[in-house]
Amino acid sequence: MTIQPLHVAHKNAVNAAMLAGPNANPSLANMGSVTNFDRNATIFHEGDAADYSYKVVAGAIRLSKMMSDGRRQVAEFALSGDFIGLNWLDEHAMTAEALTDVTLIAYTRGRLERLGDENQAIRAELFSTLRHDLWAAHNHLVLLGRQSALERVACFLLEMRRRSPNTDKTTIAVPMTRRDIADYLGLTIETVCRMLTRLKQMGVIDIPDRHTIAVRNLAGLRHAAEPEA
Amino acid sequence: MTIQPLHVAHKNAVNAAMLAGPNANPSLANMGSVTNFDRNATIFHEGDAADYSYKVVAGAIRLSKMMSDGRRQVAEFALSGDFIGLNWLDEHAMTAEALTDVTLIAYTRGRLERLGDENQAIRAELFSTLRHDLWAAHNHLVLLGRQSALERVACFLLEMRRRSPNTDKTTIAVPMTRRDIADYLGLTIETVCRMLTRLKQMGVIDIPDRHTIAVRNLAGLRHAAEPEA
DNA sequence: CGCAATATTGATATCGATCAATGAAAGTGG
DNA sequence: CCACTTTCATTGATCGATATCAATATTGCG
Repeated sequence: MTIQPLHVAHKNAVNAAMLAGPNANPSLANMGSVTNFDRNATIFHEGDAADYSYKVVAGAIRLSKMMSDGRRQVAEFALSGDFIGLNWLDEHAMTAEALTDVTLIAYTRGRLERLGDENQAIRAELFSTLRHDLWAAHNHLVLLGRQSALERVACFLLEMRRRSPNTDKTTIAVPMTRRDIADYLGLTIETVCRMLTRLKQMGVIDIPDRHTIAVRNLAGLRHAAEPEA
Repeated sequence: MTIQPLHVAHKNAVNAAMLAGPNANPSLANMGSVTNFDRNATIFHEGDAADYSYKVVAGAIRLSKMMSDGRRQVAEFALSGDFIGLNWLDEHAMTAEALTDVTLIAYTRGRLERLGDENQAIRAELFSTLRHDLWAAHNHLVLLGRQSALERVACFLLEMRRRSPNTDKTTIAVPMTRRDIADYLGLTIETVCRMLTRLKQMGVIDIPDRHTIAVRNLAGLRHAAEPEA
């Protein structure tokens, strides 16, 4: 139905174990093939046959659904360590696009199902991933259904901060555009901008550049995210 | 933290197989204990240890999350055949309350995990349930993030219609209150009422009583739910 | 350098929330 | 079964948060 952008994938003959290092667990990490996608590439598209699932090794991915008239809802931003495309039914329920150049480990669906049947640890990892995704989706429902614009933006920043692998939690990397953030939060670009400006004027954050937020007052940010009863 | 209403559970010594009938599959349906809850009873509460999961045999259940200041988001209405409380992490992530008198089959978490490890069919059923819940949550995200009030209400009616076990699809049973619907759709009671009135004035539905909607023009309802691009 | 995409800020419009009043149904206790 | 109370639902009037429309500013890229 929709024209699909060209995939720019460089599938290497490198086994994923090479990335996992010598002390890796006997887990999923070393049983797929490494794949790279350029920034803006489509990894899979809503409606595609769900032949592959992926684990993100590096980079960031946008998972979204589109309505027939073009309205878009971003369900999730997948970062390093996250699984995507695991919630197959017959076809992928959403579109995955690379926000930055990304490195993934690709697993065929059949392989993953077999591994899950045979190995208790892997099975537990798959269950755990699905449960975590469900937990995240349910929190997202509360955000979209019941939180104000300022709360949504503050929550988003805290979520990005929490998920950041950096030990330095005073700056938050924001690889996505304002449009992506807006579509994640159920707002418009302009409202996202205004709320960021507001947080800045409140002395809670600084915005050194578009893709970086500096936290100046964490308690203030937390308060903006969920004012107590 | 919150005072929890008294549970009114009548756990019978009846094995679930008695409900499943003689031709039941060797599936989950016959491996738990039957439990009843009265209308308005709390089945489990957000934060409770996730010791049990349940399959709904009869009745309807509201699954919701509450913010500290009382704002509520309903994530799901569970109807006959649905699983609830499967997405444990350590504790239940939401509160389950009976909308009507309900009959459930209760499974201990440990039992369910063991069954899932031992039996491929049950394992597949558990995976399938989690994937379905995730699919539903993602559709719900689009609804909350990007749809208008009229679209939300129309979608809700179509969802209830789709899930209805009745062969007669001209009337839709709506066991929940307007407040429940509003909290599911991220709206206020008043807006839900107004949109129902609007659909009625459009000749799309009738409202014979609070808990019943008659569909007079299905195509019209579908159009209200998602106007084409 | 210059163009296109992205971000910010301002002015105004709109949808849905809030406030308010009434009506209808469902409990509850006599 | 009825009177009384409470909860739930509907409708109207008004308000306000966020969307929309519009104008610039900034960034990134060929």
